[in-house]
Amino acid sequence: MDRDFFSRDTLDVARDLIGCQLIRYLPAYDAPIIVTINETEAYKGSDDAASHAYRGITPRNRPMFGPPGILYVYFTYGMHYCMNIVTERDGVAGAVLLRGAIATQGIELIRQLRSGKTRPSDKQLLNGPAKLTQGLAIDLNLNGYDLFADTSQQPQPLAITPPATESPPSTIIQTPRIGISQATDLPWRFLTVPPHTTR
DNA sequence: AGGCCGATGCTCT
DNA sequence: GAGCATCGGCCTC
Repeated sequence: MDRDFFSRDTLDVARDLIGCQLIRYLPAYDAPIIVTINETEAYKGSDDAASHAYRGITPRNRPMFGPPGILYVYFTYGMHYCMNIVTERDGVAGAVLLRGAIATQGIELIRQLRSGKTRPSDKQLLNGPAKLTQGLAIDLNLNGYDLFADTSQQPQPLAITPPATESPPSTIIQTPRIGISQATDLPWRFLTVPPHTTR
């Protein structure tokens, strides 16, 4: 995976990110956290009323106008972080919000970082954008981080890889985006179909 | 299973 | 000053 992957239409990137893996290295721990993305949303620019970039560049949304492959992390509701990967090309706004994932490796550490009172199921552990950043210990320190700047320097704080070849390709469905009040008709949310809903 | 609500502080008008 | 790309707890069905 390279910068060209993200230098495409935001909708295509959002769809193709499903199944990709995030690798998170934390200095205090030997083993990395690895999660598999299963839910994303596309956000564009002046043509997307739900996007932070809709009304042009501001101090907060500046990364969305930057080069593809960098992170756009923002703080919201006074307590949560959400992470995006920037798309399109330098100067054109676009980003994919990472909304959910399944723990693939390091689930003990993820549970520690989530540190809730309750013990969510594996499915509920990272099924939300703020849960994902909490489980991966991602905050504003990684805002603007370039996934492809120094790939020779290992380990990187955060890296992304294509879907594991042994994992069967899953069916991807498209729905309206969640938690927004503008452009609610656009089906720009992508997620994997649950195995099967049993009774 | 689903709806409501409070927490909590930044961002932009 | 209003509104948030949210979450978890508590309530009712």
